[in-house]
Amino acid sequence: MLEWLKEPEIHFPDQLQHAGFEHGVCVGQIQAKAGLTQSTVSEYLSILQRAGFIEAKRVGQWTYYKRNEGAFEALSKLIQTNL
Amino acid sequence: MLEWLKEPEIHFPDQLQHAGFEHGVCVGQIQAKAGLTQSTVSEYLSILQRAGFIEAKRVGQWTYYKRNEGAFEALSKLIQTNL
DNA sequence: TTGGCATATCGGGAAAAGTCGATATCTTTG
DNA sequence: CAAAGATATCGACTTTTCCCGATATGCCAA
Repeated sequence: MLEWLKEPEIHFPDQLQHAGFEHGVCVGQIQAKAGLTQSTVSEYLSILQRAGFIEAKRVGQWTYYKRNEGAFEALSKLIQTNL
Repeated sequence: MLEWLKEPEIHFPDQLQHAGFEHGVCVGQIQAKAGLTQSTVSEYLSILQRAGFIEAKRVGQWTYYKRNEGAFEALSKLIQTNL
């Protein structure tokens, strides 16, 4: 999922017709591609959010998730220096 | 354990009297400090080895483990570029 | 305000990981 | 080669993680 969110226009072409990618990709799109249930995907995304790897933006009835690139940079640096 | 192995002379002063740290730290030293059973520590170390994070060197009846810094560098870069 | 759609939360069952004791293997020493 | 010490492997049990269906919540449109 994290890799998918790196290039939304490539992995979620369906969403382009409805909304842009400014706020990220909505849960339904990710769920469809993941082939897991709605509840599983929702929970997974919320875990990634709490961990800081993605950010959520509620717009109407949809929740859009997008990557927080800073977190990946920080993790990379953490491994370099602390591990 | 990975952090301990970064500075063996600090975290495993006992071993200095018997052997150096050229080949790393032996299982018994790590086990004593970890407070887990011998079998658990041995299995854990072998997993880390298979994953490439540490290297094993058998010397007599002892097996010494030391960090493979390249693996950490590679992981850090992998997160930077692929994730 | 009610019905429908998108998402979130909850509780439970299945799968995986962690940990242990017992035992096997390997190595050195007598 | 037998005994003893260090490490590795095995089987079982416990804990954690994964994933689901059911249900709750939030939002929009009629």
